[in-house]
Amino acid sequence: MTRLDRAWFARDAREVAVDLLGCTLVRRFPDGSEAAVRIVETEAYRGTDDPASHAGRRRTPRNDPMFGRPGTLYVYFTYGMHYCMNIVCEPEETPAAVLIRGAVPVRGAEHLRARRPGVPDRLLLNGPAKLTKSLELDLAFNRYDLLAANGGPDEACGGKALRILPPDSPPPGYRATPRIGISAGTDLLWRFVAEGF
DNA sequence: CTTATGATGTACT
DNA sequence: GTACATCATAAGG
Repeated sequence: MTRLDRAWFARDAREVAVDLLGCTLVRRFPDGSEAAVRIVETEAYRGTDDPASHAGRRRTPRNDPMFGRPGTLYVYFTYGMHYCMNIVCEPEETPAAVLIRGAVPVRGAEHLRARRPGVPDRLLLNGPAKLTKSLELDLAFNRYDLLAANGGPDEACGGKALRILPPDSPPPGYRATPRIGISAGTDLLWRFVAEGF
């Protein structure tokens, strides 16, 4: 089965975005409980030739994580209240990342619900900021390394706070569309939605 | 199901 | 001042 190593994330963000569909994120919360979710929606962002990317112009303190090591996280705060999670791609110093836009619960859904009181299961992870809220991810995870034995900011409770696993079933089919919520680069079909589960 | 709108902080022109 | 890789809520069909 696929090895999700440094080289795997160092590829073109559009390829990684497609290959992330079906992968599982495993979150260990500060209290030791765990939840697993399957990624079903992603978007690719690149530094060059991408007017919608945070790194489309120049390097700044905010977008600097996009220039980091492949397999680390770029988490940003937006609209005054939301966090979004990206996985950095392409070689270090080449800005690119994949926004995780949607997922479905696989295990431990009760721990996700606990963070979103009153929200139906189907709405827990179907948006980039809903996903970070349900998984309790924020700026503490900016630059977090998914591949290192110890990711960085928050490794209490004797387990890795966030891990990623390859698909346990063969990669699903997908559909490509324009990205959501952008005003430039709408001609690029860099949003990928898993189909056929 | 759909569309419209306010909330709220930071980066950037 | 304006835009922003968004969401919850309210109102209409």
